[in-house]
Amino acid sequence: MDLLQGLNEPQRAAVTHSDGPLLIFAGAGSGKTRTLTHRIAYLIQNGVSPHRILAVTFTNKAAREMRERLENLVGGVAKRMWLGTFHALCAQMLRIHGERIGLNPRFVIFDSDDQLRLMKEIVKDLNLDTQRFPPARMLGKVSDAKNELKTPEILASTATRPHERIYATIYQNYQRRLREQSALDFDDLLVEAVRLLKESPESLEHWSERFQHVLIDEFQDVNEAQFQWAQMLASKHKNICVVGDDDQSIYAWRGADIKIILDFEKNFPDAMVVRLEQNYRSTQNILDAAHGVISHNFGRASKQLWSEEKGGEPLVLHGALNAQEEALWVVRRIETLRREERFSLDDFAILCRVNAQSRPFEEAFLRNRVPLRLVGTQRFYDRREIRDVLAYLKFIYNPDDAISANRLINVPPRGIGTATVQKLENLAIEQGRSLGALLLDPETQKALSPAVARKIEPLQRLLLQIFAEANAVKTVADLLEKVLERTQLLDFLAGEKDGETIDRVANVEELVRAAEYFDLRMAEDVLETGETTDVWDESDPLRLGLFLGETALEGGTDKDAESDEAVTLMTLHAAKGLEFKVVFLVGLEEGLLPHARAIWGENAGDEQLEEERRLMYVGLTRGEKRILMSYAAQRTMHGRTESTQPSQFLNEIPGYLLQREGLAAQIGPRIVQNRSTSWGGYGGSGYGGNYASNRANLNDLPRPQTSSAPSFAGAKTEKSGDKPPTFRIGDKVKHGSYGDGLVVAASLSGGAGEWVEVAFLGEGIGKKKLIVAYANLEKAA
DNA sequence: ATGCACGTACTTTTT
DNA sequence: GTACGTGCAT
Repeated sequence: MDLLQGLNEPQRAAVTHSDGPLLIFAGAGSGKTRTLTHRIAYLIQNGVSPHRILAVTFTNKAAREMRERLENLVGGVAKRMWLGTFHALCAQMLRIHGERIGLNPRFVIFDSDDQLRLMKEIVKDLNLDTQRFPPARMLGKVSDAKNELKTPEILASTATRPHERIYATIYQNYQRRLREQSALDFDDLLVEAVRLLKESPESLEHWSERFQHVLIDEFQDVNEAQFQWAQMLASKHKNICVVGDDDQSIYAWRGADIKIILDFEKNFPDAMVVRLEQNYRSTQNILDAAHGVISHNFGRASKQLWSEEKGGEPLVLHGALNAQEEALWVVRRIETLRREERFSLDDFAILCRVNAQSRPFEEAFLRNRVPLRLVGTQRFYDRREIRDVLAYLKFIYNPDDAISANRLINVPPRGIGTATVQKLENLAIEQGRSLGALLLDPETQKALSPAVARKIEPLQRLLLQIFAEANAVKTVADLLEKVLERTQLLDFLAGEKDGETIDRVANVEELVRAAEYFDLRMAEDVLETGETTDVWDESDPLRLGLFLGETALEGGTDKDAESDEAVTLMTLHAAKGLEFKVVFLVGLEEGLLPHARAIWGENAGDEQLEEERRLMYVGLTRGEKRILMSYAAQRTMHGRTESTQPSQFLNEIPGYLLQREGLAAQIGPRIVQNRSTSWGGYGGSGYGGNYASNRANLNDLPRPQTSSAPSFAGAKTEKSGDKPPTFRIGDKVKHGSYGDGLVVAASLSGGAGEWVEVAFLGEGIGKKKLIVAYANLEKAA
């Protein structure tokens, strides 16, 4: 099979590059996955054993898709590759070698719900005010630290402000509690995998020797931990191939660091760089609009998409009165487009910034009887009833898991409330054992008051019975059925009267099916490898653990993803990587896109604004044939109706590409005169919008009382720990080719470090944005 | 211990 | 508007 057939020049170069680091800038719609899969197939065709290839993605979906496409190219041998998400692959490595760094191989993975429960306990135990230290935000702090591979000790030693010390203490306690129950959270999977490679030379030797080729997808989204992990795995053979697009980096809030892709050539000086700029998806008009927007970002790797598909329809911009009218307009437009241009409902996508925008669309589509499919709203495995059942399985797998023990202790309700639980926990601390160990020990009852003992007695019997039966069970599905039977959880759910009963029962049944499917896959693996083991036999803890790992790491099946023809509604984040013939970008307003937090939130700054712009770019580049955009002049949020301004990004689309409708047609060529008046707060004019060094950790200060009027009290103070800016607003500067100028905006926060905007004095030069590190710029006297 | 009612605060995106 | 947390009554 000729793997090079149908590939363009740069794609071929990427596929055939033999040894050494390779960086592929793959613009939207440039055939990225095709290039990556063909490269892997090409490696295999040229004698590299699939067993020695590691391919990493961010999402399970991407991993599945890649595997599928690879199997089409090279057949079943693709199964022998290590291909999966960062988290899944790290978990796998830790199951195999984790003991070398002191991890219990039966560790459970805490997902976000477990994490939050644990964090709530920590904050409470430390007697901290949950208003000033909201558990969810504390989790974010911990996650940030982990993404940068900072231990609690490091955080403590670098803490200067009282708040920071508290964060470090919280992190420390959180981490201790995790380890006490042999639990790892999502971030731990990466952190510990890195630690394994650093602290166990044999492990590093083993894995880095094994992986002749390491390939990473969506490289613009990696964080420090992920990067180090990949780098170490590739340290032996130096064959690290990364694919990404800095313009589509939209996960900075999750620790993704765009600098890692931008600095790749610095880290690997001998890297070959390939740019995929030919776009096979969109019309040139769409690409021009997208380029108009994204080119307002800087510190980006320079590139521009082009298409052989010249021209195309203009982009439509509609101004609606409010969100209801906006939704109605979308429905009508879809109906006419379908009639006139014979599109299928599956060809349409509505992309929004936040899930909260979906309601008016659901209503409008329902009323007009147009099927609408919502994607990615709630993860299947996150549903309460599913988590209740899973708590039992997790507890069976690892009785030290106190969060699961706590969860199942009174589900279904058996009269054990906080008071009783408190007594048990005290006893656990007294005896230095876990809550689970107490629950499973018949002796425990003797140590309790008769009243408490009577309460937990039935629970204890139930658990012991389930544990005894679990030993005899052969599959995860059987175990699950046993748990359901003994706990009568289904009866409990069926008896609840909150309107969701039917869904809940159906969901649990769906979980049983997921388990059956898992067992089936396991059985197939056994056929291939010749190994057999019982589900949760001590000799192989991997089976049940593997299933639980999947429930934590995979969202679960999108229930109606592949149902009948329907229009798709999802967030811009969820849309990355997808394409649709017709894309509606809705809610294009200041405050929504760009999101309020990026313009007038506590940490607002250019970094955030640029990420919002990339979101807009991602949205635009999803469209193949048509882009239709809309905004509402009034929008109700938090129960309050406010008038809004159209998004500033609309100004960045060349006017000749736009066809205006509704309010947008009445207003005239320029849409936004003044960026941010209608929200109150500061008037936008004085700051020129670009001054971002007010990031002086405003998040560490008490929150301002009003959410709409941010306090700029700290705006002029520099964050103490940061390196000082070279240039400040008002500085006179001299540039190598542009001559003298005045700094009008400055920030330390661009993708490529410090940048300034300079108004040059010379005729016809005007204002330029410059990256300090690259520009030939110096201070003038 | 449980359930209800009220008040409050909150809202981005998710592996 | 909703979801959650708190406080009260059963």
